[in-house]
Amino acid sequence: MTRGGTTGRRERLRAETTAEIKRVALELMASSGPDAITLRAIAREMGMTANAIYGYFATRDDLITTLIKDVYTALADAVDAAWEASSEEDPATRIRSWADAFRNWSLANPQGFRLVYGDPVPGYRAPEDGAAPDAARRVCIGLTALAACAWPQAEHLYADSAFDWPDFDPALLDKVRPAFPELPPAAVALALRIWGHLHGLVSLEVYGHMGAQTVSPDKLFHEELTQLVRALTLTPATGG
Amino acid sequence: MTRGGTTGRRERLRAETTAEIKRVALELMASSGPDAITLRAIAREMGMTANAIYGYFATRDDLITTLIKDVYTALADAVDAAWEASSEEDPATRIRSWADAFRNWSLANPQGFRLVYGDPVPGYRAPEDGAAPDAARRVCIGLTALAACAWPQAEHLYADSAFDWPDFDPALLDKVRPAFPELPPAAVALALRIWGHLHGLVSLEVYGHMGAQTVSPDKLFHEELTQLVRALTLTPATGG
DNA sequence: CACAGAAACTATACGGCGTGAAGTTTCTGC
DNA sequence: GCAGAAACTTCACGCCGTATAGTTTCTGTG
Repeated sequence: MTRGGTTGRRERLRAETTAEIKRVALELMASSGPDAITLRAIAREMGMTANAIYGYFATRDDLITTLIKDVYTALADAVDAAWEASSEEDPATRIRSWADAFRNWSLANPQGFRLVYGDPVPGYRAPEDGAAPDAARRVCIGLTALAACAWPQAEHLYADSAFDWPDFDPALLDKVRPAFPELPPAAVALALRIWGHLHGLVSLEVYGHMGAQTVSPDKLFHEELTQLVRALTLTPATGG
Repeated sequence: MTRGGTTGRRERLRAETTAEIKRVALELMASSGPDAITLRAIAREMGMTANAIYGYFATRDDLITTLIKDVYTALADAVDAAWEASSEEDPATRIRSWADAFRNWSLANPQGFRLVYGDPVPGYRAPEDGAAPDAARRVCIGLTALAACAWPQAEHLYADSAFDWPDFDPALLDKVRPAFPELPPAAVALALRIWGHLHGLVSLEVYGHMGAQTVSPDKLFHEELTQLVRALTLTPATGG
């Protein structure tokens, strides 16, 4: 008979080792950048041989994919939490919360941001459906929620929008439309544009293409959000 | 006596070899991605030994830096040309031209875009003052020119702007203020925000974080520009 | 012309990388 | 106690950047 306790021991050790590999990998990334994630370095840190890791991850890329999944999920948790915590009745503040959470997480985990959104590790190639489809979907839906909550007040700005459903990738719409059945194509376009703005500014900041340029990127991001809610004709949070 | 013709021969051969190294490197990048830029691969392609390249570039990173300089300069040429070719009297069209040139170049040279703005080659570390300070300066000034040409009409939108010169990196201001002495801090902030928008959207497109999401990124980018000139209260190009 | 010296290039080597194959130790369930 | 599985090590291969030393080829001068 296979007693649960006994079988569980191996499994527990295995889970612990798996967790340690990931932890050490993330530490290496945080301290020395994504380049430092090498099987040999991880093994060295753990007092093991590099090949031992193959018992836990089929290839190095599999390990990276798992890391991306973890990190991306943490990001999704952060923005989702900010969204949930904000008042449903104040779209402007809600958008600010989400965007601030996104930026704050990214600045707190710059290496994670690079891992998720950049070319992270030397020769890494993501799997066909993306490294972390679930987390990507969550962020995508969160983003659409921004557009959705602003839409009632902002719709009039896009009366002449020329977007139609065929303009978008069916895979994207499969994610978005079930969650927001009422939303028109123009709102999806708005969501993508907002995504471009936020990702763009944060990316410049994280990659230092701007960090070396602006002393107070905080102010700039805040200004961006102010202009965004103003452009969407939402009640500005500061205005009262 | 050192006759110019004879001395010139070696120099010419040297220049040709240098050019071939760069050409082969760019071909490798275009065909197999930035990862493929290795001294050994270049040498293989040229029927040489990898070490021979050290006669032309001190290190691999020096070669990469030179490539970035070349590619970045080509980008700067493209956007500058679009700017020069557009009418001085129509800010909206001018901004569109610049932005379109930026996007078109980036889509035509996605690997180049990654080389300039992403983590390009595995372990590459850019020199202290950036890989291509000259080209970066040109793009930066071109960008500020966008804000500058929109400023007369857009200034009223930023009357309550809280930006001041100390908010910006002195190095940035050294580039920008001599070229645009009249420009206030709020306009520089606007330029940086526009940069974030454009870079963000193009970056999402180039990296496929959106390529897999939008079937017609063209339309989306166009929409972005329309909203931008509208937000800046410039005469829309289509409106007449 | 010969010849010294510089320039261009090759050969060899080292350490690092991912990873495959084969061997060894340690644990587990009967 | 023992067969077998799981965990891990050893060795090997080919890739990488690059340092050192040696070899070839070109160049200007006598």
